[in-house]
Amino acid sequence: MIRVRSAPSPTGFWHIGNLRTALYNYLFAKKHGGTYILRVEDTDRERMVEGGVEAMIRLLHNVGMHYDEGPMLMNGQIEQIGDFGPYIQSMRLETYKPFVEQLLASGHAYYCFCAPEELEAQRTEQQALKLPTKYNRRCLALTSEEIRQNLERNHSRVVRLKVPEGETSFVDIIRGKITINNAEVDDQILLKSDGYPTYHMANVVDDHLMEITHVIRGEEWISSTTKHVLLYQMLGWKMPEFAHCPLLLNADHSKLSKRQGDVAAEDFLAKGYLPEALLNFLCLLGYNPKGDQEIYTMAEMIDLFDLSKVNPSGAVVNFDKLKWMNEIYIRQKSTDELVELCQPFLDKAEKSVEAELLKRVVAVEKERLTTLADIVEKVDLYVKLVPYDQALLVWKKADAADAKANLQVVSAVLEATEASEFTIKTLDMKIKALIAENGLQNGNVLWPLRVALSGQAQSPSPFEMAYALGKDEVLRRIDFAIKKIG
RNA sequence: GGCCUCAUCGUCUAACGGUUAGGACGCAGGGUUCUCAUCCCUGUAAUCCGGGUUCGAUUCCCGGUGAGGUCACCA
Repeated sequence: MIRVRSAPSPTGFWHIGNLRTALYNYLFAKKHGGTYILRVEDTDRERMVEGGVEAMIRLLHNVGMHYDEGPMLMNGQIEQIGDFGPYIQSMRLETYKPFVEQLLASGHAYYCFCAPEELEAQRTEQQALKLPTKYNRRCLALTSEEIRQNLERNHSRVVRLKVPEGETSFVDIIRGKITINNAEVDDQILLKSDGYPTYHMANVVDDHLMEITHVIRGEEWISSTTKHVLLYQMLGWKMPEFAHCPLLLNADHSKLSKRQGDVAAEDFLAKGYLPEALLNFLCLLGYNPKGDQEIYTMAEMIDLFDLSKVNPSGAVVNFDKLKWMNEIYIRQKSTDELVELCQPFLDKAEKSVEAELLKRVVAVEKERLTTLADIVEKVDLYVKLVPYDQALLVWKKADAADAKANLQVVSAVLEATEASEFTIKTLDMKIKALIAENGLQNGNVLWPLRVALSGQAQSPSPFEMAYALGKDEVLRRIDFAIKKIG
C-alpha cells in the first residue's frame, strides 16, 4: 500500500513550487491507489504564523487536491482525520521522546550543553579559516558524571546525532544513487532546548509511524537526506523511497522568490487563474508524461504519472505559458460555469451586474479573458456607454454622412426585429443581408455600428455587442450616436 | 570555499546509439475579418566545451566550464 504525504511548515506561504511538489505526491498516490496525507511540520515555534494551517488546508481544498488523512476543517474547527494522528507535530511531542531516549541509550546520540553563542562563534571562526562549519563535538568528550550533573542542574541542552564514520548512500527515484561521505555531515541537533524535535527527527519518526512509503519533496532536502538515512538505520527502521523534485526558478535562474513577482499559490487563484490550469501548468513544469500533449485532465495526469520521468534539472517558470493555458481552460468552460466563477471577482470589485446581462457578456468575452479577474474591466462597456469622440464613428474609408445614414438604416431594421431574435447568429444574418440588399460596404456599416454600441476603437463585433446589450440598449446607443453626428 | 545535484531553441520539453533534432509558450509574418480577440498557415531559434568508447554520440564514460542546492536549537 502506497502512502505519501505533503509535510509543509505553516510558517509561511505556499509558493507554486511547494504546490507542485504536493501535486506530485497527490498524483503518485492516486496513480497507485494509495493514500495521500497532509502533515503539518510546526516544530519551529518562533516562526509560527497565526492561521497558517487553515490557509494550507483551504488551498488544497480550493485546488481540489483532497487528502485522505490529516488535519481537516470541520465547521471552522481543525479535526484530525485518519488512524495515524494527530497530524500536527506540535501535538506529538510525547511521541518523539522515547525515540530520542533510544538513540541516546544506544550511543547514536548525545547531549550537548554548548550555548548558541559559542556555536555561532565557532562557526564564524570555521568560516574564516575556510573549514567546514561543523560542531566540534566538545560535549561528546563529557564524562557520564559531567553529563549527569548538567542534567541535574537542568542546564540548557540539546540532543545531537552522533554521525558515524563511513559513507551513506540512498537511491533517489529521480536522480539515481547518491552517496555522501559522513565526514561531511554535521552532528545534527535532534531535540532542541525547548523540547521540540527538529525537522529531521520529527520527520523520520513520523514518516515511520505513519507508514510513509515514498518521500517526495523538494531538491533542497537532498543534503539532509543523509541524516535521515542514518536515523532510519540507527532506529532499525525500513527506509521509505526518496524522490527529490527539482526547484522552480525565476527567469534569471535564481530560486523562485517573492521578490520577483507573485509566486504564492493563493495569489494565482486570487488573480483569476483556474485551479485546473494552474495544476496542469505546474505538472508539466519539469515533467512530461508523453509526447506532445499539453492539456491534461486530472484523470489523465493521474493515469500517466511517472515519478521517474520528472526532469532532474530546475525549471524556470514561464508565466506567459500559464496565461495561455488559463485562456484554454477558460474557453473550455460553459458560459454558466464561467459566470459562476467570475461572480466572486465582480463581488470583490463591488460591481453588480444584472444576471442575464452578465451571462451574455461572459458568452461574448469568453474568448478575450486571460484570467477570471479580467471580467471586472470587460463588463464596464456593457453596463454603461463610455464617452467617445464622434470622429470615431466614421469608418476610415467613409465620411460622417455615411455613418449617420447607415446607422439610421440599421436602426430601422433592428427596431423591427423581435428582442428574442437578438442572437449573434440572427443579427449577423439580418445585418449582412441588409448590407447586401442596399449595396453597402461591410466596413461602412459595421464600423459605425460597432463604435456606436461599444464606444471603442477595438471591441467585440457589432453582432456580439448587440446580442449582449439587448434590443432596448442597442437602439438607445444607436440613437445617441446618430444625434452625436448631428 | 567544501560537499551534493544538474546541463537540448529565450522558456517548458520530445527524441530504443542512426531523425532534415519534434512539439508548446513567446516573438515575427500571413490568411479569415469593420476593429479587437478567437481560429488557421508559415517562419524564428537549441544538443555548453574538450577528450574518449563506437561504423555512428543529444544519447554511454571521463575531464573542464557554467548553473542550482546545501553547509542553523528553520523547515
